[in-house]
Amino acid sequence: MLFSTKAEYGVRLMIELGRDQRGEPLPLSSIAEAENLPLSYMEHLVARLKQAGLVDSTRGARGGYTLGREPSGITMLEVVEALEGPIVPMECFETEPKGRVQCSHLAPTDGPCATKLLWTRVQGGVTEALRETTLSDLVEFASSNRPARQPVGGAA
Amino acid sequence: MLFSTKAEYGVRLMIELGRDQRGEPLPLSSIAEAENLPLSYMEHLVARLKQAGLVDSTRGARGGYTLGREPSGITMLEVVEALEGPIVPMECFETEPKGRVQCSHLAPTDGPCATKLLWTRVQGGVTEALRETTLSDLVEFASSNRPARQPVGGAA
DNA sequence: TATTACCCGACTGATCGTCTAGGATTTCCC
DNA sequence: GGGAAATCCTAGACGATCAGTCGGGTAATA
Repeated sequence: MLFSTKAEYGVRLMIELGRDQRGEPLPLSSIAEAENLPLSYMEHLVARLKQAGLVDSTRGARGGYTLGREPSGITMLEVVEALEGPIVPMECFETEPKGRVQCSHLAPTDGPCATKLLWTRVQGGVTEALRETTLSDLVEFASSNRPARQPVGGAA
Repeated sequence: MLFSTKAEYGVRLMIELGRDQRGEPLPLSSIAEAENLPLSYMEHLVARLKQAGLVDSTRGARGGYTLGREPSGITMLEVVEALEGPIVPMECFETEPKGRVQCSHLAPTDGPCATKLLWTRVQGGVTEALRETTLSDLVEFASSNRPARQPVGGAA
């Protein structure tokens, strides 16, 4: 399993927010109910999304969450990294500024590490796929089949 | 962490086998020593590689392991899948024969699942990177810096 | 027959993922 | 002002997996 349910639930949460066209904060309980996910677990996830600036919150009655930005400006790379932490394929893999291929269990004099070449390619494949997919892509895909929350007096 | 050390150690093991040009079985103990990895743990990993047909074993004195095929014909996708199991990005992600985008927690009538669209792209990115990299690529990379085991009376 | 090396299963400590419990705080509405 | 609705925050329970160990096999060679 590359990712845990943190990513799955969190992305679902973001999609649900993106589908909401009402312009008012959407309470987490209504998202949890719609997606049939445990509310108290979602609270942890949405906290990470908020810390990353991907959602805004308004407290109190009639409060809830809204997207922090336009869906088209939110990449899945940001979302998944906010939920799961930085995407590194392997324990010993440290992202170095200069993109050097160097492994943490070898001494610097030992030269480049062959496996790190592989993990670098894997990381590239994942991050590219995540970066190319925006929230609006997924919202569009989801809404093409199931009705979204309508602005006010939405049609049944 | 996308992968565990099973993949890291196992790939290192395969590279070590690929670098061996002597034509004789290479005992696991000598790989473990060269890579500074726990021998008894490696035994579990090499068992998986053998089961996948990626290595052959010869028992007894002067025994050891050899590659099951030419390094250029071994992709890292095979190696990593043999070690880690099938590459699925998410719990609910089931590879379906027709590549349908269907999620396991939705009823079939619920229509396509938006997150599965994302995970499909991620899976594609990973498997592509792994499939494009062959063992010979890594062996070549490793040997370009550090000397490999030579056929017989190899130069110092 | 002694040594080498592969083979196999059980076991353990540590970490992580998933989820719950309980309470504190903020805000709206009457 | 008071109650209800909601976010926020901390502390865990619980199981699964990971990383590694250990002890005892089996096969082949010298």
